Amino acid sequence: MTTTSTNSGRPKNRATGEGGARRRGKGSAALASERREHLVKLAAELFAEKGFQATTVRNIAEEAGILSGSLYHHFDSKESIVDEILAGFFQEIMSAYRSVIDEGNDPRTTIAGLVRIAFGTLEPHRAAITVMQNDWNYLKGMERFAYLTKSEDEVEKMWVDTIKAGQRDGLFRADIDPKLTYRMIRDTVWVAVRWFKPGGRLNAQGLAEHYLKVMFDGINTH
Amino acid sequence: MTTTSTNSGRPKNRATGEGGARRRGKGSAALASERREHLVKLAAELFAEKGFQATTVRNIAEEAGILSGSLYHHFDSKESIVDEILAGFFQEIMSAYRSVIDEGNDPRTTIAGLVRIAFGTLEPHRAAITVMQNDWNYLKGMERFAYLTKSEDEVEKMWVDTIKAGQRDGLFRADIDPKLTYRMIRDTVWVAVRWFKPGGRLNAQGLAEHYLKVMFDGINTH
DNA sequence: CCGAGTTGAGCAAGCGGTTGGGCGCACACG
DNA sequence: CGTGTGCGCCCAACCGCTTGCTCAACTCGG
Repeated sequence: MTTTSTNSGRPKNRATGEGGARRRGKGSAALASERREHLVKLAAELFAEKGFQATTVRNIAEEAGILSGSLYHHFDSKESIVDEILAGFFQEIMSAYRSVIDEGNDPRTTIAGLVRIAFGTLEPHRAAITVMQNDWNYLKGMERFAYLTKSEDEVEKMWVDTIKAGQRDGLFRADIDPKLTYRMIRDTVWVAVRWFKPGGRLNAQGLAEHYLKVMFDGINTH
Repeated sequence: MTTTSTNSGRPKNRATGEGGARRRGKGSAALASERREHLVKLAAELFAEKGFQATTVRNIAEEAGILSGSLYHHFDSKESIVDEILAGFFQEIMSAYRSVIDEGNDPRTTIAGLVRIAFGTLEPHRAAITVMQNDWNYLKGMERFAYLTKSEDEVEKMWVDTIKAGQRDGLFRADIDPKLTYRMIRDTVWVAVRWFKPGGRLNAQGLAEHYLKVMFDGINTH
């Protein structure tokens, strides 16, 4: 007879309940503990491999050679780990996008630049992109990750405006839908993360050039 | 003390276990099958919405207005439900692909036909495609779903062979990578399931035509 | 009265998260 | 120089809860 431990009328105040001042002075992050970053990387690999929800804190801990309880000396929840992963990725890519736009080249050059940047993140941010793809629906439903949708909208605006400008300048066909075209490009780039292997036949930049070729001129002979 | 019945080396084959004679005879087969199919559809919607792993058997049962235990009168596991969903989808699309190829048209027409078929499945098989996309990594790791990878390989061969034939005939550019191009097309089509809304501005066939335009001739003006 | 279909209680396992304590290293202090 | 002590890091056990799945007993139309 094992301890069945059936609910003994204990109040169910769990974590985060009262006193939001749990982990005071997260400012110690300034130290940016190496250990912490290492754990984030391990977690990212697992999230990418099995999905965020399917990865348990015990998985992460085991990968790091510690027990799950120890993880909570570094993070206050599983969510905050994935938050760190995604926030870093978004920050980097949006800043890169902006600098391409700010160069003020013609729309075709700008689009090419954006595509190259996107493919360029495939390798260094493989895990973040995979998480973003697989768990987007789940994550965007939480207030904590509202910034994901906001950033996504901002990015969409950059692309769509550039495509429209290209149409005005007569560089891009007028009979394509800018928003639709943006989505196709975006999805095609990110989805490559599923089969792209860094050591393979083609590197990320090779992928980008191949894609630009097809996207700009099609697969037909002319 | 209830019978603990912990697994005593018993094989876990239930329903579908011995003999595929699941729905043999019994005029009720049609009826039972209807109920079963209904449950599969409900489950498919949930899997698509929240992911396979994140959907619980209690979710499915609740959606059907029954209790989780009752589900096991129809299926022997959660896996067998998703199996039914994916197997049906693959069977249908591969048969459709084959008949297009068997028409023996020129490669350009054949590719266009394949693209139209793929987009055509977007609406009727929305849930299956979403599951395939989001949970592919998880599912392909199980022997039970080995046929997924096998079918995928067969499909890839159809597309790649057609693209190569088009290159030989001078219809498609020689400087594109057939395999890479196939993957681009495939990803672009399937990934549309994320934002495609049946009642929206563009139906699936409209999407297909838009994409064929871009894919064949690019977004540049000529 | 048969049996397909359902119920409701329940199991073992595992989940995310919490906690009190202990180890060992760095550094200040006498 | 020894030593005490604060602290980063971690362990082990545990909590309340959910998971996929099981099963004896019940319902009820044919």
